[in-house]
Amino acid sequence: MQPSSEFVPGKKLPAGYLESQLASRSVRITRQRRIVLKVIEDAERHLNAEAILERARAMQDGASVDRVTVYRTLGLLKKHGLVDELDLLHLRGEGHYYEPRPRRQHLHMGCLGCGQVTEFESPLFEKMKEQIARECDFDVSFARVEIGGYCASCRKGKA
Amino acid sequence: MQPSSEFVPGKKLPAGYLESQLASRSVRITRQRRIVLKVIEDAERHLNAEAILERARAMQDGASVDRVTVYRTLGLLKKHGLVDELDLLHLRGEGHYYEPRPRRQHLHMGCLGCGQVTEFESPLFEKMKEQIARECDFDVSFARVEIGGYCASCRKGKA
DNA sequence: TTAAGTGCAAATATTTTGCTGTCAC
DNA sequence: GTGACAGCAAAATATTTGCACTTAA
Repeated sequence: MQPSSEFVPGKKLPAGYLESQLASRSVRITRQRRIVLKVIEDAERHLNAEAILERARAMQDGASVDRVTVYRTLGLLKKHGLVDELDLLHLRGEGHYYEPRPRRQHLHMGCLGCGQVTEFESPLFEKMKEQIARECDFDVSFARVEIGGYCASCRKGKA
Repeated sequence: MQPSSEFVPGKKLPAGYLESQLASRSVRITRQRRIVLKVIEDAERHLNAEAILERARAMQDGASVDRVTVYRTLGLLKKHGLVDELDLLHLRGEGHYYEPRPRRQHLHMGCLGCGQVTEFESPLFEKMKEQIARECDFDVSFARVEIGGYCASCRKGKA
């Protein structure tokens, strides 16, 4: 069984989710932030700051968006625990990639051959977190799993 | 049960392990590389490039070590799969932290309160990797787990 | 001997900060 | 109206590259 093709970060999010989350925390919603939030929610793959900036500028609801504003908005979302910052095994460079947090936790598999990142949800992952909480007396807020290896097509290509 | 205090990256490595691994792959061993490898093996906690450089220079077996040489040696080790590059949830900055790879795989827990990083080994983690290999037809080379949350002392401090 | 490695300087990539003018509420 | 925000420029941080000299095998 193949994993579910390419990751679709925002597919289960209600429209305007991030914006309403921020608004409910009395965070001011500016035109620029609205654009950046929408870009992150609508992303069909993990985006880094550069990609978010490009898409925000392409969107152009009338407002321009500066690179610094992207970083500051990402910082805001991180502070409120609304996005996860991922490294995806540095398969695509040294920067960070972002995805909205409130989804069910999942792990990322990065193929060292083709660079494709796919996702997987596992009940064992949940159990593992419970075990850690219990045995280590550690209050788990979030968990990231990044797995490196080779996908089926790359293995076949090599053989 | 508390986790095993601070992580001790090199404690189970035979002395000169990295050097012999590289030598067996016909990689040239220079004075500088020997120093850097020893620093990584002997580390009692995760080190970043800066910390490796400092320790290498403090060691001073007669040879000086340049920052660039540290990065190039780390690149070499990564290429040969002999170290893992970690981000430790960016709890201590944007850079990377390194640990020798050949040890049993484990996960990292970072406390969002005090920043301490501890380790944990879990059979569930091994099972999870097996499940992924089976269900996703993915050949797992390595896996990283980073968990954020609050350790017991920080929770008590807050209460 | 000589291909590979080192150090220095400079470049690149990514992210943060200071400051001034602007806008959401 | 005002405190928070945006944009620009510059700084800070982390890492890589070009090139002449040095060294391990």
